[in-house]
Amino acid sequence: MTEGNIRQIQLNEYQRAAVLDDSPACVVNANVGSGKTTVLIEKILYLHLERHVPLEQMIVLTFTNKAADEITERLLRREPGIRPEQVEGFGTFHSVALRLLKNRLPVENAGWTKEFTVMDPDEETDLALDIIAGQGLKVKYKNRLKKRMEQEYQAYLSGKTESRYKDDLFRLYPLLLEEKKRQNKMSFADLLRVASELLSDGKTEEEHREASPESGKSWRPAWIIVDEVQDSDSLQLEFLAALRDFGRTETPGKGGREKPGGENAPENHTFSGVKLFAVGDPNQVIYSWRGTGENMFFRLKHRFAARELSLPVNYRSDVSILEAANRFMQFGEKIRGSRQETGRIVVKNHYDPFQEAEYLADRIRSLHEDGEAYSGIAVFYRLQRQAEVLTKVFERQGIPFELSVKRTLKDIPVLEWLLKVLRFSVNSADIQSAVNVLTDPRYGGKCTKKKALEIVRGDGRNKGKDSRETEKGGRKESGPEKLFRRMREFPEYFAGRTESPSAEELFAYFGLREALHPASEGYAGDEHAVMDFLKKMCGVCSGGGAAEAGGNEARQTQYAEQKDFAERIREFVNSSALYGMKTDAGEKAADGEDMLPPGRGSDTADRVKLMTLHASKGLEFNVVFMIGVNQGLIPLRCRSFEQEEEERRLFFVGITRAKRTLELSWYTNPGEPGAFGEPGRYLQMIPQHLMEREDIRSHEERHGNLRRMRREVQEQIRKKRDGENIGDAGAERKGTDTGQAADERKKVIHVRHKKYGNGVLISEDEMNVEVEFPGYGRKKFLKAFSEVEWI
DNA sequence: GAGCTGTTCTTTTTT
DNA sequence: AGAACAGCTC
Repeated sequence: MTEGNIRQIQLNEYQRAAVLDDSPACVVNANVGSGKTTVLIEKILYLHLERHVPLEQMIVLTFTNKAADEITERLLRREPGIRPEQVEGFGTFHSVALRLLKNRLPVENAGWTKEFTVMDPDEETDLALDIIAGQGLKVKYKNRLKKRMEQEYQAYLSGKTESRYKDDLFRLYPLLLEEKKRQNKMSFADLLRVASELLSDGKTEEEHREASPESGKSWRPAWIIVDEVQDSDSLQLEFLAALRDFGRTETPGKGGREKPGGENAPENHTFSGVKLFAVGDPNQVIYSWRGTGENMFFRLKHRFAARELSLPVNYRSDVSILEAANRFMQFGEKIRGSRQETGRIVVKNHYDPFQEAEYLADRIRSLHEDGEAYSGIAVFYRLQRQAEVLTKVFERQGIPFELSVKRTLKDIPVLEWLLKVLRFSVNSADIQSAVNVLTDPRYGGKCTKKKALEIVRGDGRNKGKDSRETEKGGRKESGPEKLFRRMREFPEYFAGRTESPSAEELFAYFGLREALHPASEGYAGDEHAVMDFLKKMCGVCSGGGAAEAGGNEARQTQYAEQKDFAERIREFVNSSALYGMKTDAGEKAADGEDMLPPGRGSDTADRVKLMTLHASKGLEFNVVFMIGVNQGLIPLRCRSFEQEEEERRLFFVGITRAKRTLELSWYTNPGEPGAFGEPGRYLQMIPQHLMEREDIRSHEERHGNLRRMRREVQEQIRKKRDGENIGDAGAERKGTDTGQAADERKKVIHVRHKKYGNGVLISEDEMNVEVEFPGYGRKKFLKAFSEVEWI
């Protein structure tokens, strides 16, 4: 039976070993394209169907929402009968931690109440700035505070006493924490940290249940399953450890807990602990600059004394691509291929990004004419800004493309403001949001900070009583005061209502017409965006049949329980902080039409994908163009050995996205600061026999139009430059030229610079070039940055 | 707070 | 290299 099931889905021997493994802890070192997610899904199904481990007793953790969605989707495809409440333990680290804190853990013991909300990182940064100002702390690089707070948090937690900049940052952390407790909200990091702390506070599950009676039935996991472990950080590792060890303080001889589900009791009762199964690829660590220290894959293996298995067989790419990729592997066995086809690896040299974009447009068009779908083609680059030339040229040439940049609620100011209105409405301790709502320069009361604080504090003094009286007689209530009162009374006003009010009712309740300033220029658009948002929100938060609003049914049905409206809004606000409300609608969507979780359709559109190398992780394409493989760009100029290693893994990730065709290119004239006009070192690391090299000369001879194009571009540049320095150039150039020729009669090297025009090379070493320009004199350039071009 | 000198970073991005 | 900031002086 077991064998039969496994064969049915055609696992190879390695995959099967991973699925069947029953060690207390196991890490699977999964090569690129080796069916990592398939193994994960089959493992879950195997445990569920064959070993009778209830899904409710599995915690399945991913790093991103995208991965979480993929797992639930694939699981549902295999087993359509699975109900959302069975997969409550499935999700990102943060969303699972949030669920535990809300439903299972005595969060009161840590200083919050069950009604806490989740902060987004910008909100936390703003709060930190308030505290710095209020307490007179000395903190450096305030404009980079968000980055600093995240990067140095690990160091702070690990007990270091002072920040690397020797400022008050480490004094800020505890003050910030106190303020967050006061305002009853948690940052992303808090979710993991507090959950871990509460899980390992030495109390048993029963004691937790007593402290928090609503926690309901037993939820202690039998299995913890983790995807992409290599991407996790120290906090996540601690969370895993805390989850696994939770409740271990129970006396072993106690005869075990009652097993929910009687005959469905797991077979593994001989082993008292929780089992851990994690998959990942140490060769694909590309986010360590975010503060992940050592390679987490091995740290996890060591920490849990895990058995290591591997998945060496790649099912994605043709042999030549894999042979090249093997040169960039840093850990583990070589990738083994599964196909016979020899794909193409082409290396091209282009004059500059513009010329290349023109070439790519032509090339992509002809690929499409030969039957390749646009969606099977991708262009990868190192820096976001490199996409600009591509989008311009592709637009003009009519190549359908999709730029992978995520839009969030924050891109629409009125919705960002509205979310703060909701935040305070469902969490009356959240003073920060209330003040922000009242002081926004565009919406609401447009109060000064002082005035806003008065309103917010004033309310605290005369709780309830006063405000209601003002409504009837006495002093007339001001706009901001009314808005504030409406927010504060929100939970009370909607108390006991389980059905969602209509968007119109909410709009009227908050007095949004007035708050959005109907006389303002953008009012119509703002109102539209707000109504659209409220409609979608009410749809998600309504009592029954919640799953309409598109995307993420499993996530949304959690609102279907009997909870009152305010509580559902709180959940909505929290999940929007964690899950984001991205639109993946690329170019347009300014009208808010595409707000809220991705609708179907845009994924399936036949368009070429343009993205950074980082964004390409986890994806695959028939044809991959990796552009700008220049020294100093790919790899990017590195300061440390670790950084260099990571650039190499990034290149590895990029080339292994290609199934059949991989084309790498470098520019003679990269036009990016820091990039040299020479091929990136990685091109030399690929075995020569795998590559078809085409340099610019042979290429241009075959395509006269590109040659013409290039000449046109150069012409444009020259004209522009000549227009800038009329007069002096001509007369002086001659004199300097002859003088120079006398000094170095053997060879005069002419160069050209964007700003200074033509000049003569004086000297050159590894790092610098010195050039004499007529009319400007001698200039020195660092090779890494100069835009000097040899002519 | 203008003006100086010295220092640090420049990129990638998820929750 | 050049931007952006920190910290100093007057």
